[in-house]
Amino acid sequence: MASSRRQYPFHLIEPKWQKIWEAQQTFRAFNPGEKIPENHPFAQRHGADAMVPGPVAATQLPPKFYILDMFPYPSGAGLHVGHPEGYTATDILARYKRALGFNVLHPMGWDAFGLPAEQYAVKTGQHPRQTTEQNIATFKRQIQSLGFSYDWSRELATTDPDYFKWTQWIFLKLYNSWFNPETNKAEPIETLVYPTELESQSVGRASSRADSRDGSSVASPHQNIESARRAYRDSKRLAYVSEQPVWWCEQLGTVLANEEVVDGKSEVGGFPVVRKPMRQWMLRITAYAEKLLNDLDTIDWTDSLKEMQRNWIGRSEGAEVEFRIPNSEFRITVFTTRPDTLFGATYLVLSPEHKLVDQITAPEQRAAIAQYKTEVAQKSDLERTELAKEKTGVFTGAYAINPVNGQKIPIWIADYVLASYGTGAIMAVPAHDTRDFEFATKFKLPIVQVVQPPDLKTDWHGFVGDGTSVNSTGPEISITGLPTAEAKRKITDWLETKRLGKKTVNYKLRDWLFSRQRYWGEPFPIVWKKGPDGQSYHEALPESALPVLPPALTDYKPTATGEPPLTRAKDWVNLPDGSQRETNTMPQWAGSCWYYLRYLDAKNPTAFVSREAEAYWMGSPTPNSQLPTPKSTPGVDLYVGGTEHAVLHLLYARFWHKVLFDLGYVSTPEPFFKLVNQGMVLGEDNQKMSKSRGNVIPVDVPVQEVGTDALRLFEMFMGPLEMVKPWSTKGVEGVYRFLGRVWRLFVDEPSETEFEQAETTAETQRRGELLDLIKLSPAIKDVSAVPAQLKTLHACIKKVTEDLDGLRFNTAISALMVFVNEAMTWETKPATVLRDFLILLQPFAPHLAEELWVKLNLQPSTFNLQLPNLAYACWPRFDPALLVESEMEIPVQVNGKLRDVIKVPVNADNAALEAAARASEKVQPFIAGKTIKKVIVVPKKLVNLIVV
RNA sequence: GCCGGUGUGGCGAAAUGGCAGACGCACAGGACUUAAAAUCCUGGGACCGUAAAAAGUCGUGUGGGUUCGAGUCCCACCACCGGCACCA
Repeated sequence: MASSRRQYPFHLIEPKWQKIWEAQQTFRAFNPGEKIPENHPFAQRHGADAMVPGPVAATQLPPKFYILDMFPYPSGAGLHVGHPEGYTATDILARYKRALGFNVLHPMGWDAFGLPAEQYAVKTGQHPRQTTEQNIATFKRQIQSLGFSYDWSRELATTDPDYFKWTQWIFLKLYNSWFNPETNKAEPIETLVYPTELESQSVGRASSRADSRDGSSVASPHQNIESARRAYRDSKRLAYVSEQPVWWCEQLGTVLANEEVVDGKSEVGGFPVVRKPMRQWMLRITAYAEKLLNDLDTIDWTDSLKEMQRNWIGRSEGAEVEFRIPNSEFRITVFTTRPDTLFGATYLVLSPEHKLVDQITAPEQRAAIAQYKTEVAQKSDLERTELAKEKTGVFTGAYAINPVNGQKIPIWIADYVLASYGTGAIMAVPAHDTRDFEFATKFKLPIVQVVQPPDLKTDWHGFVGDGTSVNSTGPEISITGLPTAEAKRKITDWLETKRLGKKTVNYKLRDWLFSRQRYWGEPFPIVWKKGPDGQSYHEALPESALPVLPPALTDYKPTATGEPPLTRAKDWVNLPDGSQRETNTMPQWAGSCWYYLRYLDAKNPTAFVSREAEAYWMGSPTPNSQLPTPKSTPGVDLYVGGTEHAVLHLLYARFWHKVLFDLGYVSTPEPFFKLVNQGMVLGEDNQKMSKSRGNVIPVDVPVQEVGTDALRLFEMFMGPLEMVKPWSTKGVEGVYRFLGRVWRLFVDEPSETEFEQAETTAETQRRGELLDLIKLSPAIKDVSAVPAQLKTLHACIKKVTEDLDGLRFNTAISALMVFVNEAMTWETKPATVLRDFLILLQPFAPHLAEELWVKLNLQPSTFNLQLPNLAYACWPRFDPALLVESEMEIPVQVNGKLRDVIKVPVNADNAALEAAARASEKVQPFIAGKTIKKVIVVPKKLVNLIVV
């Protein structure tokens, strides 16, 4: 490949245009309030409105279009050809929308905190910042070599103190807020209403402050009530501290969130993890479960993605039911989604960790219970799931009373009941629950049918569907004969009136474990103090203390006891006033939760984003829009990234956005209006690209060999964006050849030969100028196009426009190919037709298109096209009138089988179509001597003759 | 097990219920060339035919169905990919 002759001088064209774009700041997106330079192509395109002498107002700007990529983690390995797939798609769209007249925001940045740089630091002592900066430089060079139209003036890195200052600031907002169930939104913690016993006007703030300096002083009643108030307040914050068992990974030296643990191993590296109780920061995402679920209906995401989020949130409606224990004060509350099966509850099961287990266990069962609990505790979750095939459990010796029929039923413990879901206890209905059925079968517990399947032939044993209640009559309540839905309603109502239970909604979603025992993350803007009662408590730093920078360290390892590495920085941790800094750091997700907002106003020193910028870029379309199709949407108009972020990043970011919305900092309840997942690019061997398989193709390879435009084109030509598809070196060469054809369509071959000869002798420095030697093909003339040429062009405009609107890049490219194949055969090529073609080509192959655009415009002729910058040239509109044919080809079927294709005038009516079809020679043999029973004529489409 | 997606030539793929395979790759033949590469032209689902054609039959994972007509809609199943997984 490398040895063969170049299809066209992309090696000179591509760097040339990248330099021009950079110098001209071609892709700068202008904010309201900015002054737009008069000579900027954006000002030229948008004319008087945007060329006001002073700062431009939002209403003077065209409608916005915000098109966003998921920003990458800059790894040391650099980019392979899979990375730019999504970036290419968004760039094509960005360029297309720019051509349509939108003010396009298309930014890029770096999700730069993260484990690899820290692990490297542990090994080598090199500061993660240094590693990170090197990696960013590599990534940036590679991404820039692809010619994407990013506005680099908005570049950001989550590791930049000017950025994470605001990550910490948002954390403070979470910390200083609570979720008010009355208003159903987050509010400042000051609006929190305390329970009456904690209401106290007499507690002087000043005095309690003063007292708290002296940790040894005896707590006064004032102080007691103040710390009780504090405890209450802290228990309501959206960011709170909790001592709880977390996943500890020895090798990574950190805790992991539930979602970072896969199959009992760390998602990163696949190391073993164990449960360990630790003090952690949590974010109260569960308060937003309902909104996160419901608002999915308001956004344009794929069904599968929404479904994944729904499953993750895991809403289930049911009832809590209280079971009495005879001769005891204790009550056991269970959660069930099938209250209608209460009559079939033949035993209860508590999770081994349930707090009542020890108190209710009968003396003779104590030893067995204790042993089972030990066994369970020793099992890792991996073992627990692996051994899930066989149910285990132990009888406690205690009994409970079924409230509907007064029956005494045994209480067991078993590890198939999870402590962390619902109430940690269930009523077992073995007849109608698979797990209970298995358990009951194994331990020979009674199985009672209470639901009749709709199909009488269905076996009721283990039937879990809806049906009709049977055997469900007690002394006070009967639901026998009721269909499931109604039975649920009736029994829940009855339980509520009897105060034995209530309707309840449960979620699988858990609060977000937000702290990590790592160095390379945002420090918390939190300090710990000791109260007069000797209890330590946390307090937020003031905004003026931001950013809180991580301290310098020489050793990045966590301490042996699992204390975070920041603990080693004693000077940093201990503050002059005796308080101590929080030593946990935030997880990598923190920075990516809001980066799309920072892009709107990336350099703002006084706010995370200005209100004006936020309103313009995230708000609804501006009213003065004069575009033919103003289709901006609230929020990010299009967000493209991989499925791997389907739940975590996308759920966390939505959560933060909703909090910011509730607190009045952003104007939309959802951040990302439309979201598309690009499919993975596999290696040529159809396997996932990985170093170990040796099938990784770095982007630099095709960029060197066929150029960026060909790479971009092939990324899109491989297949639909959302699909998984294999890379193909041969395929890249195919689109490269296509670009060569485009080149030859435009240029004069003798002048190119001259150029090539000059190039071999010219100094490297001067080679770029040699491009000017290449002249436009003499076949391109300033003549009006003939109808057939216009038809070819407009068919192409139509197809490319419609396909871009539908994100069907592959078929848009094939339409461009069809045009070129056709145009190659023209003896005379009208300049105006080729001009429009270049505008269509520009989003896909911008470097080549710009170069040819210049040649077309510099031609000393009467072309007079007067459009200096292709990137801002108006997108052509197709004229349907030009696509109309005078004749059409109509397939003729006999009994549904194709027998002929006839040509008829385009205005032929049904009768004419039928007549022409009957007259067809090829059709004759199939209808001769037969009766035509029926004739189906689809206007302008087809004729089908039915014979017998 | 549950949820979602995908199955079409040798390969990547395309087709508002109406000519299956656009466009491209690979391949074959031809032109240009001393030759090769590059380029340009032509061909192409399978089968059966034929000197070559034509005509014909079959064909979108499998089996049914709806329809004048199904890659497309419905039912059942199979395979692969992704997600979740004792969530009561």
